[in-house]
Parts: sequence; structure tokens; C-alpha cells
Amino acid sequence: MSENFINPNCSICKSRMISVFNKLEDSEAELIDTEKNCGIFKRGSVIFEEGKQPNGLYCIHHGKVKLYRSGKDGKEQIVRFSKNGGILGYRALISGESYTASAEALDLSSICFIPKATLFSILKKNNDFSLKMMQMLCQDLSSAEKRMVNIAQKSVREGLAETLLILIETFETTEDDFLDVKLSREDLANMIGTATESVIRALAGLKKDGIVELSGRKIKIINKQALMRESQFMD
Amino acid sequence: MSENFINPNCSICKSRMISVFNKLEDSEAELIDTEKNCGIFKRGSVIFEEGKQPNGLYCIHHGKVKLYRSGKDGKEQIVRFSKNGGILGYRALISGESYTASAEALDLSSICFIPKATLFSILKKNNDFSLKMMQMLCQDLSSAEKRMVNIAQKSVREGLAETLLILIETFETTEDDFLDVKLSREDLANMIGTATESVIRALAGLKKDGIVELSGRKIKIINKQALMRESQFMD
DNA sequence: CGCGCGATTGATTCGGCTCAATAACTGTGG
DNA sequence: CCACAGTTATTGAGCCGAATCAATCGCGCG
Repeated sequence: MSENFINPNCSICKSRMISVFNKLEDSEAELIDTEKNCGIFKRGSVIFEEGKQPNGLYCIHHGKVKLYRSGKDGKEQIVRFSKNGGILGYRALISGESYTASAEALDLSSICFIPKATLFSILKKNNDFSLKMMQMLCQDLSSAEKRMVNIAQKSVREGLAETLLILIETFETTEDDFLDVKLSREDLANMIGTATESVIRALAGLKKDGIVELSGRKIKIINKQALMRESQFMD
Repeated sequence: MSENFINPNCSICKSRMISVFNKLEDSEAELIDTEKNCGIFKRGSVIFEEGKQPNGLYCIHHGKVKLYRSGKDGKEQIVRFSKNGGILGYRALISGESYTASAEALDLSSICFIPKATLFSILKKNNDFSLKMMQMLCQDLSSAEKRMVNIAQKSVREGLAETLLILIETFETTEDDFLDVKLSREDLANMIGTATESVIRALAGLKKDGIVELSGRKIKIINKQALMRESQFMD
């Protein structure tokens, strides 16, 4: 079978093709394939936890994941999301520190684990891969800094608009314009760094203005342009 | 002369020893030395600007620099600081994008410029260097994420305490416990993401509680423990 | 010594947080 | 398929931190 959810084969993995691993030599892909370990994570299960020591890298074969740090009084702040083709836990692994964020599945997800030694052996040999990795880090750094500014300066409504745009970018919308990810109001609040009630009111505001439609946790994007305007679109 | 402010020699540069370049081969250091260009930047002068295309990497031989992004209504948000041994502009250079932040000298600074091609030739050849670079990126990413949480969740007073701790870490204190960097109240506000007046009041509060002393722009750290307590120290 | 920007203080306003009370939803077991 | 229990979402009221606006103040510098 060409795309096994339970035990994918790296050599032909579609998610690998769109990932930082896309330029691997065949032999390297095979190496990873033999050394890797795959697992299924149900919605809500934790993949790794802040503070723990990393032993390898997680590759999302299929699924959606949120990464979050615990902040003041344990309040969770979502740092970023990831999905098919994304990798998790590389920051701690490479810098040799413990995890500074936790990862949790948002959907039923199939996630592979590549041992540290395997990854490093490839990093050492394959310079294109290292560079690719570096570029991904750079992009993550840029978006973290961008979000720092947004969180620092925007109102709740602006931050919500920005967040919805990020979610559109990350997870896309279905053909009927629904955001293709189910988050609780609390998750949204934890992205923006605000209270759940404030998100609810801001969402109601966007709905009143015809920018989104709501049905439970499903959010329909009616007017993306307006969202960009509302978010005080920066760079 | 062993440490020329105007035109330092990479082979014996003290700042290089403490930088990501510390493990360079002698030949590589010499290569950089011949290809680099040095410049002096006065307090307030801009080293590079958000939106522009990078052509190389800046190395701080001596001095202090702030990196900031322009946010909502042009309000500046300081994303990080750097000093002797630090490098600037690597994010945009490596990811091949334009600068997403501007850099400005906070002091009279001596800063070298390494052309893109030179840097990449070393990145391709020297794997230890690449890895080192990656580790630095990872740390920057981690602190950006940490600051994201702080900004999202902390009050002005807590954020100020945190900011002062970051400044102590970054620039250290003089033997009489003064923060060894001069920032305007507005700069402090632009780190925390708040209004100048709020910083002033929060500083006055810390002073009233005997945690800091103020004389103009000079800030004396009286009680670092208390600052950690005040900042709701996280991880 | 006077100018001008940055710092400070006060008054007022407002966004957003908190707390509390429902309402709506989800999954479960009968 | 329905009732129940436990979440999660929503709404309202009241309060508070922080932004804004408007004067000074005072230091650093020419």
C-alpha cells in the first residue's frame, strides 16, 4: 500500500516530499525508514512535554498539532501549529536543551519518531539538509517575532483577525470556506493571549459585521479581505 | 595592535572567540578577514532596515545594538539586543528573505560586514560551524517564544521586571550594579509593548519598593531576587 | 544660559479581565 | 433514542489596569 496511516514508509511518504526532508538522498530516506518509529496519537494526547529531555525528532505523517508553553499561573500560550510534513521537537533537540514547549495532537495523528543519532548523522553528512533545516528555523524565528509584535500591540479583535489569518495559512479552508481545524474558544484565546470570554465577544463582533459565520467550533471565513483590514495587516 | 577598534583583524578578534565563529579553521578566519569590511556606527545610526535585501552578515566587534520591528501604526517593537560577538542579519540572509527587523546602534559601535558568498562558502564546508549557527538560531527561537508568552500574559510591572532581567543577562551590570546600557523610557516601553508613561509609573513603583534606583537613564539594580519574584519568573 | 526633547505627573476614559449565572453541546449508558 | 453529567460556550455586570491626553518639569546640549 502506498500510504499506510499506521506505518508509513519514508521512501515514498507524501508528507516527506513537502517537508524539510524532501531533498534527502534515497539512502538517507531508507536509513530513516529503518530507524524510525511510528505512533498514532488521539485528539488531546500529548506528544512531548515542556521540561522533558528530547531523544529524537517527531515528524508528522498525518494530523494536526499544537505547540504551547505554559506561562503565568500555568496559563497555556500556543506558540505555533504544525501538520502533515511538519516536524516537532527540533529546537530542543538541536540546541541540546530540554523541551521549552509541549506538543498535543488536535486530531487523530500519525507521527513518526526519528532517533537523535540518526538525525545528527544526516545533519553532519548532508549539507543541503542542514541548510534547509536552518531555513526552516529562520522562518519559525521570523514568525515568532512577528507574533511577538502582534501580541504586544494589537487589540483582541485585531489579534483574533490575525489569528484567523494564520489559521487559514496553516490549515487552509475547506471548499465551503470553513477553517479546516477545530479549536476550542480557549485555544483561540491561548493563541492571542487573552481571556476566553474576550474571544467569544470578538468572534461575535466579526460575525455581526459579516466577516465570519459560526456554527459551533466550525468557523466559516466570509471575507478574508476584511480580516486583513481588521488585523491591521503588518508586513 | 591587537585590538583595533576601527579595523579589527578576525584572526585575533576577541569578539570572534566568544561568537558563533569561535570554531573556525584558521584559514577560514583569514578568508573572512580579507573579505570583510568594517564600519563605525554612531549611537542612533541604522545598520540595516526592515524590508531591505541582505547582502551579508554583520558581526559586532564592539558595541551594542537593538533590533526592532515596526508594528501597528509604526510603533516600534524591540525584538532583541546584541553586543560584542553577536551577529546581525543572519535570519534574513539564511532564509533568503528581506530583513524583517531593523538594527540600530545604541552606542558607538564597530561592526564588520561579511559578504553573503563568503559566509555561505564556509557554511557549506564547515559542518561544525553550521551546527553552531543552528544552535544559535534555536536559542533565539526559544527566547522569542518565551518573550511571546511574557508579553501575552504579564502586567506592565511584571513585564518590566522581566525586561530588566533580560537586560542584566544581556549587558551585565557595572561593578556598582548599574545596568550597563542606556535606554530611553520609550525603548523600555517598546520592549514590553506598552506606553512610555506606563513604564515610567512601573519604574517608579519598583523604586518605591526599593528594588531599583534611578538616576536619569541609569538604572541601579538593588534586588535582583525581588525582580525575579516580581516578574513571576517562568522556567 | 536658554532651547528642546525626554521624563514625569495627573485626570480621564476605555478595553478587557473577572466572576457569576445560564445555555448549548458532547459523549455515555441505559 | 433519550436522559444525564460534564464540558464548553455565551452573556451580563462590575471593576481595574493601562492607554490616552494634557500639562509641566528638568536635564543634556549647543
